[in-house]
Amino acid sequence: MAGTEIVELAKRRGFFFGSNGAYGGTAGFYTFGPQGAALKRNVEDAWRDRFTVAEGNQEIEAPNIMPEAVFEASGHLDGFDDMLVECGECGESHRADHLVEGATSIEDAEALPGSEVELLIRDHGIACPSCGTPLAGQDVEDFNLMFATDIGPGDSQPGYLRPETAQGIFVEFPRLKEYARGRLPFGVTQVGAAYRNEISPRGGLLRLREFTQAELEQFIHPEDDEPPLWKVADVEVLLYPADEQEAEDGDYVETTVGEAVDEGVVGSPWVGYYLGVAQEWYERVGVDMDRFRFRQHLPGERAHYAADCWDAESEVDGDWIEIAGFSYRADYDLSKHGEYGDDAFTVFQRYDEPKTVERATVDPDMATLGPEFGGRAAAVAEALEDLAARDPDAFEADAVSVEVDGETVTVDADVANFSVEEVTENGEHVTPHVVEPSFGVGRTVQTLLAHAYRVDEVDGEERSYLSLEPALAPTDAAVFPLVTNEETLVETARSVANDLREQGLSVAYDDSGSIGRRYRRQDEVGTPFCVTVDRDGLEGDGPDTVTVRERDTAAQVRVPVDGLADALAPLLAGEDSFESFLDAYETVDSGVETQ
RNA sequence: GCACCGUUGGUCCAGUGGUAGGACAUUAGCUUCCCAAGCUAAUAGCCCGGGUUCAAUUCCCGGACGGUGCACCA
Repeated sequence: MAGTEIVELAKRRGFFFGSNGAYGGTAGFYTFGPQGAALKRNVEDAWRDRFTVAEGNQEIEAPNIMPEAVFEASGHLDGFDDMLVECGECGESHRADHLVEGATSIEDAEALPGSEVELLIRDHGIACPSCGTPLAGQDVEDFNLMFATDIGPGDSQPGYLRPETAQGIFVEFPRLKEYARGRLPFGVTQVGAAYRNEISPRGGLLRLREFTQAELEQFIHPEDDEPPLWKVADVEVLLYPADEQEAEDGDYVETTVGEAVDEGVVGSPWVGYYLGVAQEWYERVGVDMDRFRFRQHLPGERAHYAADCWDAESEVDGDWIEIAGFSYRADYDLSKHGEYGDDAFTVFQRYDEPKTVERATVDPDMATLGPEFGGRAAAVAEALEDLAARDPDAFEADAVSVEVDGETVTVDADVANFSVEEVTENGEHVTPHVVEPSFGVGRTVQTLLAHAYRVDEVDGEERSYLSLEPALAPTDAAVFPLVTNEETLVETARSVANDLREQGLSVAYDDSGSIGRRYRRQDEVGTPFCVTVDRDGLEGDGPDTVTVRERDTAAQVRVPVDGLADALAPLLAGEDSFESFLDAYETVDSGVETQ
């Protein structure tokens, strides 16, 4: 199984491993070793290049801990709760809200308090689905997936570690829109850790309690803004829509982004646009596109905020794993924060031409309403305003009636001070909609390792190597003296390594063991180029040369030391391939066969 | 959270009621002008707690961690 080999390689070579081993380990937490941290950082940088810089977006960095109020508004305090009930007989745990929904006509049992759910379980005689024992009398326990903490000492306020980086962007929207000078559309990105106290972390990097997300929140005008779909219209994608998943003989849909949007397979052009951008990005960073698809969420699968959602999935070790989600979150988040928070989570959109509209208004005489209705006066005034907007004609009568707290209240029309005014509207306050491409960085790293892992034969010996894209590889180049019994070679190799480092390359130096062993070490961590200093390169009339060996083919060319970093730069950036080295330089016949 | 299985050098494994052995890797030296070669030496391990026992890495109980299944899962 490739999976176990990758896990073994990851531990042995320093990509990732379970954290806190000295204390028995902690489930759900992984540490990235030197290779893994470098690879992960390169993934993040590549993501930034594409989703922040190339899209003209802004990146922010918000705190990991946020106060309770944020998550009351976002819905995570309720929506992230699982109601569990444990069977007293067989010990099996079940989702209490799901059981209630199955046995009653209640559709959203999750919104009910636990005590009520306990009563419903008793009254409807709901039994354990596993063993049939009635569950009456069992406690319904809330399990919230958020890590709770206290902010400050003493009478501190409750806080939570963010379950997604997105909220850090949403809560700062009132300020972020200022930085965007109030113009839609604009996008804000964030790369950082998110935390979920998973019931059962599994599968290495796949489900962790602390993980890294790279998220883009694209804020758009709900009607007016169109994505630059033409940029990715021809990008070919493999889609797995919800209806195909539910069909008996469901199949993939091979299409282009443009067609998928035209035909409504992907409902939102914005989601379609980012599927296209993501497809190209994944391909560029080295995901095997034969093991990649976009799968639409089934209706019951969607998060509490998502109107439509597609996942990017990659096949790792025979399983499809979710590596990114593309949600159309509509105005859910901003509306919620607008409702719960103090600031304006809207953008003022100026009309092309100011509009003159007639607006019915009231200016209730509070000196009359106050004595008459006491504490309810304000509510009466508000009801009158609502009525004016809804049904101006009502004010033509001598008296108007409105409902306040379920009671009908009648006031003189005079008191309402009804009038119709002509007002000039220069624009309107719009709550933007949000399109959210959200990437799992660790899962992307895992995918890259799984898809880059190769086994072949070099010179009749089996070798394993990581065929990572040079731009993503943890190390740019390794430098060796061919042999160590000649001081000149060692010294030169050290100085070549230093020179390359000074010019910004990430370089490994190794003079231990045979040359073949050193090549294999680098192959195994995916270093794309090995630079070897040999006697042939230092002797002779011309300038000093070294050999440069390409990882996947083990092919070698002889390259002048002078300007080596510049020569390697386009290859490391992924802008050129080793082919051009083979053309430009003398090849070295090492007599090595790869297959 | 439940069930089953597992946990022995850095990695992968063998083994035992009297504190352990291999392979690979690593380090040092010799050798070596291009692909895990060879020779010599060195470093390094029984997941944690409790129990039974003269003695526990081994048996029992509990826990942690991992794998698989169930459940759950933006």
